[in-house]
Amino acid sequence: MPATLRLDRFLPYRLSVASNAVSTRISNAYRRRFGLKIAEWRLIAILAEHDRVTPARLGEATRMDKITVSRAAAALVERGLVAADANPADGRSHFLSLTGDGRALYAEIAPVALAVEGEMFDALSRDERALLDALLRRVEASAMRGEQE
Amino acid sequence: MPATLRLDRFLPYRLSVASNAVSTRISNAYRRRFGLKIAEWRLIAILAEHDRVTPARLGEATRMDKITVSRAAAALVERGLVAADANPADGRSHFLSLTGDGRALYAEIAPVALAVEGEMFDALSRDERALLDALLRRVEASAMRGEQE
DNA sequence: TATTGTTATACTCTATAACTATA
DNA sequence: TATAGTTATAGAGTATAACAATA
Repeated sequence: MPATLRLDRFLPYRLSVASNAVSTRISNAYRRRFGLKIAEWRLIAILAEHDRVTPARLGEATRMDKITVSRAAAALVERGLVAADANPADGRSHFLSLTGDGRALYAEIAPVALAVEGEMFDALSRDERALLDALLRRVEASAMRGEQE
Repeated sequence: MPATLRLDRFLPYRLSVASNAVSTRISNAYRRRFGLKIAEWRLIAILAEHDRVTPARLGEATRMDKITVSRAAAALVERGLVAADANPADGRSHFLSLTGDGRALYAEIAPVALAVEGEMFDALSRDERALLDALLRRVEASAMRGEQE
């Protein structure tokens, strides 16, 4: 690392700028085409992979806090894309699942998500994408480890 | 890229999660120790590198829009960290510079910024950091190219 | 007319705290 | 008492539009 500070070479800055550029584009695509916010899209993605998931587990899987999960889930239930079933083992919680409409919407979104990702990351080879994924996971783990400071 | 979508392997998701973890930690560090928001910190960093910069050029250098620059600059002027001089060549614009207090604060922040960056990215070797920097720049360029869609 | 910068406004995202209902 | 989830509120980030002053 440089001993002197230059914003242009400061990794937190580079990470933030790249992430904002990608997030802005993704969020425009989802909102315009499907009326979904990113938090809502993430819940749908997890529910398409694993059915009957509690809000707590959705929070772990999406790295979002319980407030964000609660609001996103309420919006999806309101739209009829997600249904809530009682959890017999714990009356405080419940299971969330995609409805038929939710599955149909997911079937529309998934190809769009992959296409948009493809456009944005097509400057990178398959190996470079895997490398970026691995580097980002290590940075994330390292940043979270010291988060309480 | 996988033909099927898995949130956990979706690069925009990985990028967002890593960036949020880093940004949260950095923003806590700056706010608690120096009372600065990230936008304000970025202006200080650029003004420490280049003196007498117009708001428009600050916006280019920090990748922030003119509204964000304007508000951050106003806050720094209010605190006496930044001074504005008339621009003889264009009365609509002005030059911003760090004051003595601004330079003194920068001298305190810079080592802290480098130390926090060091902690968060110490899981990566010097080469890996350079690689991450380069990959992020390419992703950014690629994401911005299609932003108008 | 076009451009630099400010102000007004609003929407999203995130975080803290208070609350409810169950355990 | 502790936990799962909701609601209330506010701070921060970002975007659009309207505006003032100057080119």
